[in-house]
Amino acid sequence: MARAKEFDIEDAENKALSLFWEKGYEACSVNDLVQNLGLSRSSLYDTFGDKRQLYLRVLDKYRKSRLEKMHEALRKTEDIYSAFETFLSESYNKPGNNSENKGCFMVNTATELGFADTEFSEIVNSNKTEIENMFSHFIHQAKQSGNIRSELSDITLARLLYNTMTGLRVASRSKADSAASQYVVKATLALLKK
Amino acid sequence: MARAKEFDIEDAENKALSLFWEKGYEACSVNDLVQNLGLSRSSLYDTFGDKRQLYLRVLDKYRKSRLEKMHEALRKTEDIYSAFETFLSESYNKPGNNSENKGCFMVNTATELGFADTEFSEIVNSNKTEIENMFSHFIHQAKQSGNIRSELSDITLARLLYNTMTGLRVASRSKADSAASQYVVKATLALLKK
DNA sequence: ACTTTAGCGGAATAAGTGTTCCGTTTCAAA
DNA sequence: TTTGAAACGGAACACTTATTCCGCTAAAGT
Repeated sequence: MARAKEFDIEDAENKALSLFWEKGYEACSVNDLVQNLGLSRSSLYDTFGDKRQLYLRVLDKYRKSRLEKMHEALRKTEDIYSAFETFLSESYNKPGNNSENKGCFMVNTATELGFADTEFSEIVNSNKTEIENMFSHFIHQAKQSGNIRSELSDITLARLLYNTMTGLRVASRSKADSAASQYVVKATLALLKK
Repeated sequence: MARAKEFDIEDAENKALSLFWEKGYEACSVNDLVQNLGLSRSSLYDTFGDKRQLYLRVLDKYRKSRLEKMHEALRKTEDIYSAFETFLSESYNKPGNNSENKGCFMVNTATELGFADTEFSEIVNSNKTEIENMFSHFIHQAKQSGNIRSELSDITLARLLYNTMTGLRVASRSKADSAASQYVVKATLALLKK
């Protein structure tokens, strides 16, 4: 039919995600994108529509990837306690890991765009309930096999965990002391364990 | 000496705070400010320096006001349990309260500006430790008078509460279901109580 | 080989950005 | 009443913004 693209779409998406994640929506200009994705301005608009559509696209990609990873981890492990330990620990800067922690792209989207733009708030909220329900499901299973405290309902524990993760991700975005976050993780896990 | 200002500085600051809070730093233009603060462009620059300085100024105002309110509430009340109940409840959209909840200006600042700009990350983090230490102090007192659980250290409980509040404030920013947040608050308070 | 389709490079556009500058106006001190 | 200092209104500035458009190029189907 026609000429082949000179760039790899998925590669460009990943670079766009990385850039939006670092800078946020408003602070990331189309120029920034063009210079970093390895494609021309016209190709960007031809392929992705406009800046907003590109953002929505990579946000969805991020959402799916995150969700799938967590689901897999929960499905694979025998005790979900250790899976939650991983999730919580990944939510903040690890001590030895001096690399920049960009926080959570979904949290950043929630605070920047979730207030004025209902399309974004709907994405953020449906993601929230989806993850909470997933957590709840696995907590329910784990309660029966025995090592999860059962005074609190499945969904309440799930929401508690999700909310704790959100808090940690805000902290990591602004380079908070990771030792403090570590204590929060420890205490939250203690709360979870029977 | 000279001509008197035709606008009230504090009034202008409050309006600027409100605007930055709603829109964020990047999405709030100087035009937006001029049109809403009730002063001319030149007066804005004469009085506040530039956009960034104005933002820093109202952020500091917000910080101080928040801190003082919480400190006063903790000082006044006999059982700090109810004070924390108030703090947590104020962190999310109340069911009957259909007004727009703008979230937390400090949280929004953390996620938008705390990653790329160290001046902002320092403000956010010093605010964090200041509040955590304040919480810790009053938790220590309350433990002795008796109605706070004491397996977890003062500072850990303080950090847990702060982190929970942060999570709730992200959720409220994007209009999350307030019922879900309510359960998080209940569970957190139950954790706190002896 | 020619036509068709789509990708590309880059100029062009039109509006918006933060900031400065200047002439005028107000008002208190001299 | 004159002088000096600051506030104001609004034009001006230099630059960036997101988006569009067009002429050229590459490659597959006829």
